[in-house]
Amino acid sequence: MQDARHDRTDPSGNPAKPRSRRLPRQVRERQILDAAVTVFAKYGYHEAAMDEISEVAGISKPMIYAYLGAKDELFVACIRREANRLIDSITQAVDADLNPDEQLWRGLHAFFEYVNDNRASWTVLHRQASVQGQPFTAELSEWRERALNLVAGLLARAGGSSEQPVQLEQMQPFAAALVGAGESMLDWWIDHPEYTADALSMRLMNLVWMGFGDMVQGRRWKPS
Amino acid sequence: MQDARHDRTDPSGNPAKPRSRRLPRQVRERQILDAAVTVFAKYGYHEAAMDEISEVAGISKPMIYAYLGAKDELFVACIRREANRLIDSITQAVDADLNPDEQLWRGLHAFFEYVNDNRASWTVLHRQASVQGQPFTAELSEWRERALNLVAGLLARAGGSSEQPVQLEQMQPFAAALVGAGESMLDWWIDHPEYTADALSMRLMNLVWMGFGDMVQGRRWKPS
DNA sequence: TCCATTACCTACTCGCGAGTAAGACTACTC
DNA sequence: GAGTAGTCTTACTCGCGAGTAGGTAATGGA
Repeated sequence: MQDARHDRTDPSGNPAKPRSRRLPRQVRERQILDAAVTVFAKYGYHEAAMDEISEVAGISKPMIYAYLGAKDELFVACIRREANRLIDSITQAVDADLNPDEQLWRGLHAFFEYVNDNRASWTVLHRQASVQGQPFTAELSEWRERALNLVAGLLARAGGSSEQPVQLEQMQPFAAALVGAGESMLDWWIDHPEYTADALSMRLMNLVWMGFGDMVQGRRWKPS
Repeated sequence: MQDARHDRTDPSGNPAKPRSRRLPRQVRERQILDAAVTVFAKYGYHEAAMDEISEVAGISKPMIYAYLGAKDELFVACIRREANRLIDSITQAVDADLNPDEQLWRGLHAFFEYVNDNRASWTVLHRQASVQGQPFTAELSEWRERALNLVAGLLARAGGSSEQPVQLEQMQPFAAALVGAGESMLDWWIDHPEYTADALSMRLMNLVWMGFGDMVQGRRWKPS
């Protein structure tokens, strides 16, 4: 065998279609980011191999470096894009004219639906143990803070009245708890897919709005 | 300089105390596990270097392999030990003769206190993004399930009456949410250490027991 | 038809870190 | 004091994967 590198020819020996169709940079960057999100979600930052990302993206490794920089920069780009997508989804679902509890409910529901439809996206945002001292630590905690403030804002509006507004600051521990509760329920969901996004977000809404004490006595929260 | 290996002599040239005091296996294993928990907590599984663990443990690398096996086995040993410690702490804090809400409160409180006193232990258990396909995935999900069932049991006792017991199964999504809420609050705590374990666990108890709807109307849960 | 630009590739280097080979030292037993 | 079991070390190997050198080939404008 004179040349073992048959990657680009099919078994019949015909020249196969070259995978590179010479696409413009913008398109390639999207493909690379898509692939990176998939692979980072599958393995986590460190197990993810640049070679695999390039393979999934259908492009060679140096292109990634040329377009999006080193591994950590690529990861930051993923976080940035996916965080924006998720936060946009939730923001759009929350109509400021609605009742506060209804707003909270819509937000929760949008969150569960987004994650259901974008597992990889969510996994990248969530499953990255925020180990200290990584180059992307700043980006991760920034996105977390944005999410926290979004929820804290929802809660503040839900908890305060016009004459007695609630400090955003005070809502933060509750917002943290709520976000974490959502995250955990989502993890649990993966092993129990028989539940729907609707059912689970309703359960969470009941837990945080009515409280367990009310729930055991049969009182339930219902959307208006 | 005839021999550059001065590790074991102090600058004065006197023979320093050898760091190896020829300790029995059991003691060494504890030291190694302690060091491993510290280092794994600091960097996460993959960034943690066996060399650093051996250094922190004050023993050479081959000893780790001899006593506790390869890196993943060592990690599993850490998870196992720390999970048992945490679960024991909570279990002991919960007195089955108390009111159900009081039991829940004690459990939460014990959880927050344990984590406050054992940050590294908690970090190892929690911050390990449970990436699929790792050799220790099984161990991580087992510990998670144990924690979940512990909490679900608490909730089931809190929510059911003797004549109408609640299915443990049904409590699981709530238990997941509660555990996650606690975890998240703890993460948030790290950046806001001005709160006490008491104050935060009380807030969480209020959130899950009274619900946000009650809380905004000034109703509070209090320990009996 | 030449040139510049942009897209794209193969085939490397090189360091880091998991895991090991091979043996040294100590302590105890008989 | 010789054998044996257990403790402990130095100094390696070796593969994997991030990142790069040094190109080729298509496109589009003059």
